[in-house]
Amino acid sequence: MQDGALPDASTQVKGSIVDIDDVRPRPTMRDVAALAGVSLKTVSRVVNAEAGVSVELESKVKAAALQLDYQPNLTASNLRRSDGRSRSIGLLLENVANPFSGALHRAIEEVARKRDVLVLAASLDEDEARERELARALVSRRVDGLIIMPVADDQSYLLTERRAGTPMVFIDRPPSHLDADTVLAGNADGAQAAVEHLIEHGHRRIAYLGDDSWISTAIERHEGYVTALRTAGVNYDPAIVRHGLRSSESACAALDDILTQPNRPTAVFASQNFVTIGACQSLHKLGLHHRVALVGFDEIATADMVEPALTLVVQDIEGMGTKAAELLFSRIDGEEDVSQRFVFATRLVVRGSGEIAGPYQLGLN
Amino acid sequence: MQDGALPDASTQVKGSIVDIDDVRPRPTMRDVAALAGVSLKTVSRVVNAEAGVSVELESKVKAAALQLDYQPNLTASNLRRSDGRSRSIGLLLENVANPFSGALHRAIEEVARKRDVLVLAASLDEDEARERELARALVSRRVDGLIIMPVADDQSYLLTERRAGTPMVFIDRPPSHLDADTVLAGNADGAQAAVEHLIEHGHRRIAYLGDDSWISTAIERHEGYVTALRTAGVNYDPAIVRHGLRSSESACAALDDILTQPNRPTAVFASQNFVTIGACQSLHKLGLHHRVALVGFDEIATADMVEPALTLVVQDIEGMGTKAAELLFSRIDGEEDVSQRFVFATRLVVRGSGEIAGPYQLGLN
DNA sequence: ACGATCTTTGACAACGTTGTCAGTAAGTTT
DNA sequence: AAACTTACTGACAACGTTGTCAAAGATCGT
Repeated sequence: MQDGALPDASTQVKGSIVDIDDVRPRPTMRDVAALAGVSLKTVSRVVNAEAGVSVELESKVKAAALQLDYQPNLTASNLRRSDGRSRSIGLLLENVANPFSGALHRAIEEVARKRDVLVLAASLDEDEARERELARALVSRRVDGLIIMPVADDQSYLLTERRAGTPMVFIDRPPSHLDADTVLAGNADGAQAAVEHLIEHGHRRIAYLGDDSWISTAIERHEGYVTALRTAGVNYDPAIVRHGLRSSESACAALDDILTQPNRPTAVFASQNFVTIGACQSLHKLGLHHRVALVGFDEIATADMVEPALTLVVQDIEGMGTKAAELLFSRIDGEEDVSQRFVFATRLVVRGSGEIAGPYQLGLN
Repeated sequence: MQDGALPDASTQVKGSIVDIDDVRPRPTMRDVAALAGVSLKTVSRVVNAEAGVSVELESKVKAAALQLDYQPNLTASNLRRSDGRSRSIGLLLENVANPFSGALHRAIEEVARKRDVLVLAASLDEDEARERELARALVSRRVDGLIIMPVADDQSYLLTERRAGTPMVFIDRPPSHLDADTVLAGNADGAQAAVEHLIEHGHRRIAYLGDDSWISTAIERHEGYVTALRTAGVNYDPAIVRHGLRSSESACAALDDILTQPNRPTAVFASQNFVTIGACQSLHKLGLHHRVALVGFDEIATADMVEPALTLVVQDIEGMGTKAAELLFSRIDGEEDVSQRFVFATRLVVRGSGEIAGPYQLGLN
């Protein structure tokens, strides 16, 4: 919603006056040392809980730090420390507002939290230039590692960084021209299972609604669709295959178009959550939601409440995020084994929309 | 989903060997200066696009930087610079995986992006201790500002930081014992409008399903509910009011309970997205989704596809996030006006579930 | 041709912290 | 009692960068 779309939607209220006059610079270790009457180094030792400080001085320093509300400057610490750890990692996602990205983010945050590491997250919006810019911005901030859901078809721009020893893990999509740990979902298998499920329920004319055709996950899911059709001896008809659907609106329009043509499909496979939503809207609009079967890829929070409830291929997002973070931290801890690739199996969750019978019923279901 | 829940769900594949032997430390300005045959300061000037460098030296430096793939160390820069800007801000949300938080995050990122500022986001999970820990962690990293969706009932722990000049903006919920810019939604008004809408459609026995009763937004929404009832002269019956619902499961169970009691309500107001989902599930389960009206607070992506489509009170999340970020950056830019409070109006989106007629039909609708 | 001004350049200190190392005081061994 | 160890403490340099300032060279006006 645009700011202008809701004129006067926000009411402004002035608050009380800020006491700017009392502005006081942040205390440093030097201030704490002076107040406690000890050296800088002793404060450093206490702050970092190093051994070899008498209880007497330790309590003096702690009292001084408390009195000044001293907060160590991790920026300076990071600069000086030999390990050079910033205790933050970078996370490049498709879009932090997307439920898939959000769930990944959360799983990664959970692992990072246990190690007092913060997460710098940013959205790439399928923009290659943005991927490079943001990777650079993160590297400039000397993050301890990167987890990237890549967009570009070439990650060689990270080579210098890789050589400098920055750990990096790729998630959801593999890197190109760069060797690094990778965590993926079994996209082809999941899509194949979905389409086979539809075929088992008597469908042979199954539409495919897909994301941009250059995205690796979209390619794999399309491959799964093709494999399932071929295995069942079903013809591939480009007339009921659409790529490049990036929003529920475009997916809805695409399916509207497909369903209003002659020889319409009896089932639909939607390769991504927004696309599934759009497809579902189209079916509802055309009143076909109880006649045309639908299986989608990616979980949807309200799948149960839709009429009919949505049969979906779900990914183990939490597992993937957790694994990616664990891989990253093991690298940060110095693990130097060859790079690894993990493929997480998907799961078909049967809820109704995918079990609408098609015209080619087999003996049993 | 737990890792253990899907045994053998991930397939591991070993990748090619990493060329660890070629590990090369990151080049510094010193390296660039040496290669270009100029002083450190000249490189600094070129990197920061400062005036007063001859084109000749400038191109030499640029060539050297390119050759080494030099990336400036923003950590060191930040430490030395007089303005002390880290070009990153901290964002404390309820849960980055929550759609509301995700949308806020995205709106804030969008504003930050234009200024080359990155966002450190973290989840509080309604945990007060976590709010303090994370605020401290962000402050330690010297973020340029904080945007906080607070949990604790006392933000005075930020007072020192506030005095040190760190800009901070509170969002969704106001701060306590601390004066700062705040961006809120009109929770009471929105809830009141929702309940009035139900009353207009002939309902007088309206259940309330709410979040934890100490959360300010939950309090305000409950107030709106109470106000609407009182204005219409309807009795408040604690038997059909539930607080502390934090998941769709608990909301579903709560409504199950309410609906299976004698004298059941003819309409339901759900104060939050998860609660709405749970309420909807309950209605579906009991087969009452066409008999009992439902209005929820917060938008739900698939509201259209639910049977019946969900009538919801929606917030201008993008507007709120954008405003919060703009406020923060104006403070970062030095704006020292008194602190401000913005209240964003909500909007009732009518889709069906809230228009199921109740027994007390008025003359017209 | 002279000083005055401007432009370009770099030496040096500093940001807030930690690593290194030397120094002191006390206790322990021979 | 001398030599040795141990425990504690702090002076100093360093991390990679930028702010300050002075020096050197070029340009200008008279």
